[in-house]
Amino acid sequence: MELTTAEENYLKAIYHLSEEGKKSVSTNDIAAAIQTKPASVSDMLRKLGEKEVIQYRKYYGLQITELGKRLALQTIRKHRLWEVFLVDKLHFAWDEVHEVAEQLEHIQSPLLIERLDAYLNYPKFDPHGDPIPDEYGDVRSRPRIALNEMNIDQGGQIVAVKDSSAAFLRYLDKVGAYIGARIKVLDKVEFDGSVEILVDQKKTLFMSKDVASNILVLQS
Amino acid sequence: MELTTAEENYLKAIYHLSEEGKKSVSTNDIAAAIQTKPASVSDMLRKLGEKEVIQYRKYYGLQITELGKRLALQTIRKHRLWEVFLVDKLHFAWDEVHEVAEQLEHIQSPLLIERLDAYLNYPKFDPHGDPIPDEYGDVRSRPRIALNEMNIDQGGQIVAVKDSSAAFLRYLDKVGAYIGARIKVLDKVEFDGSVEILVDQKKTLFMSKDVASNILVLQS
DNA sequence: ATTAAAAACTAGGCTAAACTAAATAATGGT
DNA sequence: ACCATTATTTAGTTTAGCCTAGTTTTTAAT
Ligand SMILES: [Mn+2]
Ligand SMILES: [Mn+2]
Ligand SMILES: [Mn+2]
Ligand SMILES: [Mn+2]
Repeated sequence: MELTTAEENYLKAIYHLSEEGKKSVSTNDIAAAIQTKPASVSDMLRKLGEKEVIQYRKYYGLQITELGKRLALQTIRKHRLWEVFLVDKLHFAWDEVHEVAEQLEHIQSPLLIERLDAYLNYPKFDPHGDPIPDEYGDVRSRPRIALNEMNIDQGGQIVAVKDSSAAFLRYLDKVGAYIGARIKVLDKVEFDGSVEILVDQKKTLFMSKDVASNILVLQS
Repeated sequence: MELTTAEENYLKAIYHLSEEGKKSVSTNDIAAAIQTKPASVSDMLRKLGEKEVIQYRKYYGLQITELGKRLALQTIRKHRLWEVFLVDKLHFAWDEVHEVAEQLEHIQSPLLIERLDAYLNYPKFDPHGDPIPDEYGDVRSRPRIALNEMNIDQGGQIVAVKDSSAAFLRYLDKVGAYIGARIKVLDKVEFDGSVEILVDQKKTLFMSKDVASNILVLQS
């Protein structure tokens, strides 16, 4: 089954929204996610329903099918492998890769992805800490907790970010938070939910709840 | 100025046809080159004329403009750099790269190409021996002669192939002709134009005029 | 239970890129 | 100079993907 670039982008968005725990994915959510109008989404949902990558009932929700999940994960796999390539090999900064990967993920060539994967040494995570599905769509996910939900004195390692926007990533670069950093929660402010953490046993950092909620930690 | 993928493909075909010495490029030639119908070509020529990448007069020929040449060379540059990447880094065979490069050449990211070029060590030629234009569209071309036009006892080095089809390239692999090989013309058959050559001072090869005409040699 | 607001969908229109069939222009041979 | 052939363009459709405006359905509040 063949998906167009637009269909792949929609399906990927639907998959991500589905994974976010929500009961069902709304037309408006999708429109917001891919910067399009709800009317266009309705159109596309009908088409995706016909292709059986989602199960769609007008006015009620939609559900991604097993087929849809598999295809979405293939696109996500490609996206993340390309991100690794851009950072590891071409020395892109982690905040520069998203738009390019958004294009590269649609290149059609199974051989290309197979070889790229090997060339990158079968990476398990992308530059933002997100897991790279294998060729069958299996994802090895680690138990992660948002930094703002940790308690004082708890420690761990930063393993991913929830927000991959350039603005957020550059902020993290600036303050010296990076994936792999060992951290410990020194203090939490009840009032606004902001936290103080110790990074690599050297440096202390204050961050707002908003920032902390976008940092994912593997507890130790 | 922004070109769509289709426009880039047309312009590239027009550029290549223009370079082939022909006085002017015909609608039918373009249609044949990109596997489409003449009616579709007429449509596109009007659009390309409006964008001033070609100069177009209905029923008479067309001529690529300086702007058009520059844009075409940019696409060609990307195509050939990606081919080098696929062969040098991902170990594609030289007959496997064309279709994938045909897609990759349309990825929009100046930074990506700049970095890719550096990563590949600023290659001057692609896997088929074709020169890679620099970022300003300048091409350093070598004087090349088709193998079938060489005389007995003349020698040189295979530097490129005219036909990059998988069938032709695999045939060359099979008989042991490759880019960089040192050759000498041992014999030419008047009747059918076929030639006998010595490869790397070791091996003799017979080939038809058709094959020889698609092999380009740097004479020494 | 009604009704106002929000969400979602339909209708109709636009553009890009392709096609087939029909019309028109250029050309080459007598 | 004419005519037949060939090349090219135009006209009219189609499909994908998007949009705005208007309609319908759901939902949430009274
Ligand atoms: Mn994309
Ligand atoms: Mn990522
Ligand atoms: Mn192409
Ligand atoms: Mn090539």
